Amino acid sequence: MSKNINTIKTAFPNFSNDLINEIEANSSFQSFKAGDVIMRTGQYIKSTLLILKGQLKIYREGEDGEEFLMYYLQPGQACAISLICATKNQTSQITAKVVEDVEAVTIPLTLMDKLMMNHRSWYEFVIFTYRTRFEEVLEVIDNIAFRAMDERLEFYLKRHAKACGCTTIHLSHQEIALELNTSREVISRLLKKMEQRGLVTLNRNQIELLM
Amino acid sequence: MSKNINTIKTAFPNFSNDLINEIEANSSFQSFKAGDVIMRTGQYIKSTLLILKGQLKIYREGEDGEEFLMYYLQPGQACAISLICATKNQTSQITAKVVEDVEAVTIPLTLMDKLMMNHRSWYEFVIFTYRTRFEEVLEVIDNIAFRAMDERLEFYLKRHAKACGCTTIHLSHQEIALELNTSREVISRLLKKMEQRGLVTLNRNQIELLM
DNA sequence: CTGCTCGTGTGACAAATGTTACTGTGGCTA
DNA sequence: TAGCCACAGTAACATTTGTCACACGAGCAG
Repeated sequence: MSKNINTIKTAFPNFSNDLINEIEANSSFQSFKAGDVIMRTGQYIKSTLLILKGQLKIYREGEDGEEFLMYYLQPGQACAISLICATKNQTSQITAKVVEDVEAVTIPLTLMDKLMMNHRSWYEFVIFTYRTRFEEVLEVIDNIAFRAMDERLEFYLKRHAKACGCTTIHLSHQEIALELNTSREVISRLLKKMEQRGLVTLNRNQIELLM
Repeated sequence: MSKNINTIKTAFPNFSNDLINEIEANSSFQSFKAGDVIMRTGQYIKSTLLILKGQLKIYREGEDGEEFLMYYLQPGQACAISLICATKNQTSQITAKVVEDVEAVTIPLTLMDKLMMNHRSWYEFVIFTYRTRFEEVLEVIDNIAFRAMDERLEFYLKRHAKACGCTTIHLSHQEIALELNTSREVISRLLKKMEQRGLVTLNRNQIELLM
């Protein structure tokens, strides 16, 4: 096995060897730097990305350039939107931005149907991806539909901590405000209250979660 | 062809005859009355519904029983959630309520994989359903994330009119308030403003769209 | 050190939305 | 007819969130 095949196998342990070989033979490896925008709203989708390393965030853009975080993509995952949109010449409904330097496999959309038909493990992966992302998006809807900003902030912090696997969050209040589509002052205010309730410790560019 | 097969063919013109025969042989027809709740949050999904007639609404429930409308299901459609969740013994994340008396085909989840593998037209239907529902949900997110209640109300009214194919909406302010997760007074207020702007005409239990 | 930028804290106020309370009106039924 | 109920209108007020203005301190560049 080549190094690349091993990398795929590690990130996607459920893929059959056949599947990995076919992917390996028909796709390319790509790297992206933190801050890169891989996919933009309105852009045509020509391929699907399998994430091997790093982290992406997927968000929805408002008309005036507001951002709204939907979910993070990590190694072993793929963008649900691209898995499906890719089948018909569709434009992207979301924006994908690199959070930590990413290494990924690019699968051309022309291969998608073939993989789907010939590889059970690919089919299961697609279905699983769709289901989990749909659930995640439903949870996002819950948050904005039913919860006030203080709860949404708590949820956001926890999710972020989970995504990076640590309890210290290195984000400015401004960045958080952007992702929750509110203003810095509101976040400052709410974080202060959380600090008073003993839920967090605040420092410059750093929030320590105590929950 | 039996009457039922004809009905399926009419509502789902893209289904191949083979596919329809297989569905016909392995599934049952069911009717539901307006007001029935077909699927509840937390319930196990044991089958998928293909809608032949009538109308369903799919919504998300909050912890305190709030409702939040996601989309309508109409003839020729199926619940995206059930198409996917059905593959693994999953519980429903949403609630489905009958708006107009429904006739539907119930497909047991055990059949799903087989249909997916053997029928191209089923595969395409599932992918199409997923994609369009995901897009619809993204639009819903846009609305609650980026727009104020007045715009959301306009969007809601237009969508409702589109769903029933007419410009007169027979809903009380209270019902609208529930689906947008706000209070009746707010809806009354906003509708009054819309009337003053000449966008609607208001009558008891009736809103006439002029846009 | 000085001056600058960035991130943060905070008060004052505006706007949107949620809540409470009360009114009126149409239609139904006893 | 009287009484009841669902629906709608609206005023007054509370709460949440957004906006503006300004101050402070850490850290960096000159």
